[in-house]
Amino acid sequence: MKPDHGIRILINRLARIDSAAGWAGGLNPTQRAALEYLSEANQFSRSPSHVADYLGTTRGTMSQTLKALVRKGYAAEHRQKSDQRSISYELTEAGAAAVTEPNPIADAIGSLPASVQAALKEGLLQSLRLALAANGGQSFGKCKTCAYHDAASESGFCTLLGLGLEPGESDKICVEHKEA
Amino acid sequence: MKPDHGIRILINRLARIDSAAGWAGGLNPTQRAALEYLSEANQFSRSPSHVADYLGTTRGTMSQTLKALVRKGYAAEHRQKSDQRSISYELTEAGAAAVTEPNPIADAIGSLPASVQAALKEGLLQSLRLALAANGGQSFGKCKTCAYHDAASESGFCTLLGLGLEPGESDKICVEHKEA
DNA sequence: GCCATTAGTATCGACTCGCTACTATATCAA
DNA sequence: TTGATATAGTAGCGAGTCGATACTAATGGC
Repeated sequence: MKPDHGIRILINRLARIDSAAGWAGGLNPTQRAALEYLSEANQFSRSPSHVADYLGTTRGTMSQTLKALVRKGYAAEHRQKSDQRSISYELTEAGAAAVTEPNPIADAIGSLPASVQAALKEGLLQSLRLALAANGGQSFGKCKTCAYHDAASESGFCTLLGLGLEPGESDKICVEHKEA
Repeated sequence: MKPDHGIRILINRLARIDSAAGWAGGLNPTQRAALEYLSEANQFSRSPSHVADYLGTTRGTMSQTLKALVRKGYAAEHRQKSDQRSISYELTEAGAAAVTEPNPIADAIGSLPASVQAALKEGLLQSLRLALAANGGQSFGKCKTCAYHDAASESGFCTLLGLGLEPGESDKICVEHKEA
């Protein structure tokens, strides 16, 4: 039987229309998506490999994209002490400002009834979970919903890495995330 | 206030993951999206301009993309008699086959409960309508839901163009569509 | 017949994309 | 300790999208 591509095509079309609006500030849509991920990810999850996994592209492409962001002043490289091979990118002030800019698609969605928004988000999340499971991908959830998260200490503690979290970091995305 | 980009980012991420799977058969994701549109649009709606409007890109880019599809044997050009400037593209057999191929994201969505799928589709459609209205874009609906559609005759009649429709065409997308 | 409009295209520079090949660091085992 | 192997990041290739601009050709109004 012919598969029903209807919803998939709707998602792609919305993303495409959003892309057309994503060229603001000298950025292109991919660079903007990477920037948005960096703003949501914790310090252990901001390497080229991680961003590539999250966005479904390759290390090579993402390496170039991140270097472009640095060149444009939206991000900065930061070599890790623990593993000299890996690099953690972080947003500059300009980068942090760019991700909060208004956006027509976000506005359109925001003006929908709350119940419709909730149903939409739930449907998208379930689709994403299934798609990632089929791909063998990671969940990329937030620390506070993670099985390794210990909320007892001051600003949270990661029992997997044996490290304390920075303030506010329990609300960030982590590559090691495992649903509690 | 900082806008909530959550749902927008989910949509983009799903589209991005889908894109990675969209390289099958020597096509790239954009070429596939154009092919999918051509398979759903009626004979008056398959020009470079129309596909560009539908997918939110420019005539120049879409012109190149459609020529690539012809070069690869998935589509064919067809000059209109009425207006010698415009071109209508149509799918070849290979093109028609390519749009029915299975797809991991479509499968994931298809395996969700019917109620979740319905809510998802409804939320996406409402978002799309608002986004298009904000952009001044067309609705691109199907003939059978159009104010100009007269279902009395054999296979439908377009009262705007004053033309009879081909069999099955009332289920196709039209640029001139106006919600009844 | 003139002129503004429209449809399609060619070309430019920047960039993504998958891919392959390479370097440097890290890890593990004999 | 010394390989052997895996991992992180990158450079470079060819194809092609993308916005932008500048063109040609056909159309339609006046």
